[in-house]
Amino acid sequence: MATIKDIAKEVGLSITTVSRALNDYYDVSPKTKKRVKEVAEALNYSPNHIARSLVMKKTKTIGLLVSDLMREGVKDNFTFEVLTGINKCAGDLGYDLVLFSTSSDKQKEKTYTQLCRERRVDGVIISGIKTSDRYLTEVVTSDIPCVLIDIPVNSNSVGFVTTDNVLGAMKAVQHLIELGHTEIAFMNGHDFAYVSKKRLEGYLSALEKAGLPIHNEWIVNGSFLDSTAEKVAYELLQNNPEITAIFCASDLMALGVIKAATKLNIKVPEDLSIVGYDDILLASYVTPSLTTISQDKYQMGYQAAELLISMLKDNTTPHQRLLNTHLVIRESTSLHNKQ
Amino acid sequence: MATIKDIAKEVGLSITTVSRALNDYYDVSPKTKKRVKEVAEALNYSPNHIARSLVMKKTKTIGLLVSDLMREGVKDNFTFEVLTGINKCAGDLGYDLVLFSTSSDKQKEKTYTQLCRERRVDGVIISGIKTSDRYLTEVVTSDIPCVLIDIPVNSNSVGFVTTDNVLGAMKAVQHLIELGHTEIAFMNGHDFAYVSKKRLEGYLSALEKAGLPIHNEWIVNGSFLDSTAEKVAYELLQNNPEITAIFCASDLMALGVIKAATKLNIKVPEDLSIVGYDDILLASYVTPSLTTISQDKYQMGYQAAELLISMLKDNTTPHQRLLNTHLVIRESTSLHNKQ
DNA sequence: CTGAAAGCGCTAACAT
DNA sequence: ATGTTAGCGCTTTCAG
Repeated sequence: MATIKDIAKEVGLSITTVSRALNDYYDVSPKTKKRVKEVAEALNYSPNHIARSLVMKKTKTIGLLVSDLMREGVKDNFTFEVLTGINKCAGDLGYDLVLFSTSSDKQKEKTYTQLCRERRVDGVIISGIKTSDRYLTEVVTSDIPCVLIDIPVNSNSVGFVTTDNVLGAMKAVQHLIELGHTEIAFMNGHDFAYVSKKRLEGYLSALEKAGLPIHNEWIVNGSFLDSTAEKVAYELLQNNPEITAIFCASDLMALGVIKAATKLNIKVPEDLSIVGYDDILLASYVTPSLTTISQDKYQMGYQAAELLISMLKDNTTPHQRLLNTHLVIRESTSLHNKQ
Repeated sequence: MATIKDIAKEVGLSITTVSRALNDYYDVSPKTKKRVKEVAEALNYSPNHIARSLVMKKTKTIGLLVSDLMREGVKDNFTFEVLTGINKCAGDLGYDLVLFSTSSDKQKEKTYTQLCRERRVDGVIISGIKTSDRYLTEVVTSDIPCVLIDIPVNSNSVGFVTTDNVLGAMKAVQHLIELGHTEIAFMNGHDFAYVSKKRLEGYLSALEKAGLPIHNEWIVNGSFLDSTAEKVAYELLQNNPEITAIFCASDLMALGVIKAATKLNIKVPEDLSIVGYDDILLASYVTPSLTTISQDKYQMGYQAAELLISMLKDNTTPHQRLLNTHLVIRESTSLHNKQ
């Protein structure tokens, strides 16, 4: 494998000059540049990123830390779409993306900081961790540049991108209210998710604005899982037949709720309207297709990468980005059936 | 950031000894090892992978080259599941995974080989490229260790993992035949896919075995896209009402075929049985749910990584792995309705 | 068991 | 415009 040394020998110049020629420095004569580049080509030279990184102390690499790239994440390919966006932006801006797999067993032996420092990534993007995760506290205390997805931490070295979850939830509930629903339950995720808090806020605020009473028993947690949501919804619907609509904090849970409804012989949307959240791929394919709050996951990833890289270059810009959501009306909601 | 030099100074030993202590060499006294490790810990030392890679000429990193991690791939999260498997195995075996985004524009300026050599990956896994892709020829001629997903190239430096596509297709068609179908069409992918060739082989062979005639007009290409498949199927079904079953080379296309059938007022599975291929997430969620040939995508990724890493260590093992598929019977197939 | 010295491929002062 | 020198942090002969 040819190195700049080989090129230097070939053209009869010092390696310094070769290095500078290759990197288009201003103080190298065009002639030399041309010769050097020709020889480089002829020798089939590829620069050694490793060597460069070592001396420059920059790897042009960002890490992606996902709590569960593994199995479960496959269902809602939320993570995947985010990853796709990150990857694109990183590529556009000349950065490499390396995946950190945090298998739970490894999590114990290696700290977040160690992980990042060993691999010498310039910065990290973290997605899909709970607010209770031990990594989170580490992030804030470490000084590794970092962007979080959907967790609002803002310090000198860490920023975040998220969507307006309060507004998103409000849109969902308001849609139901406009359809004439007044008995609206809420299937939330879990207490360790920032988005859950915000979506609850939106749910409550929408009801309040409409002058609707709040039933605390109608606010339940489905852990963001379809199976859990199904179980919880089954109970909820069985005990509270007056409910005519449910807003779910994720599409996956909405799917679970539909299953529960089906089992109870409750028709969606005739007897029960359901709004999901996320607009995952499944949402448009299932029957009935899901009315939902759509977030642009690809864009979240793209923005996260862009934010991180901008932080790497110049740490003065604001460290947060807020994305919009929009309501997508499909088949799982309909006008309230006054009997 | 502490280096072994700092440790050396602290413990009053040479950096050589420190390096060997840290790496558990046999010729360092247990006492020294202990002291060194303690100091390392105290100094919050993290080894510099970059520096190590430079001298060892091994990065312990594998690259993943996907033709389209981008947008389209989101629908069938085939790639994602493969990625998940690769990531897990790489993690298990102490390798990092870096993503190569081959945006089509970049594809022109950088060759496959350059890409790999610059980043100094030890090996590469390539997924989702067509047999016509220019990368493919490069792979074979380059000597970079490489494992292909679903493309059978076998040389000293390249291997592959795939499933038994002939057998898979046969299982699908035989299932239809057992249900009493005799007029069975085939929606294939495109001519540049290895799997398409194999699945066609299986389709033909199953018909032949059953003594069923082959209609060449009933073998069509849907480009692995639901939209294309829908269009093509619409024509096919309209012009050949005698068809009672269609085997599709991918679930996504099966979805398209169902749409076409619905538009033509053909009921699935009552009037038309459909078998897909892949068993993507959607398959079990759509209505009617898809009977399909399931391949373990996670496992394909895992095996690919394992194969690659084994090739890196010891190039004597066979360079290919064949995985099984199995038939999953759901709602899109039923007994042929003899009228 | 430990250390001195060389070097991986590259960049960056600081000359010239 | 080009060359000299030093060094990034680590491993690895080769000598004690």
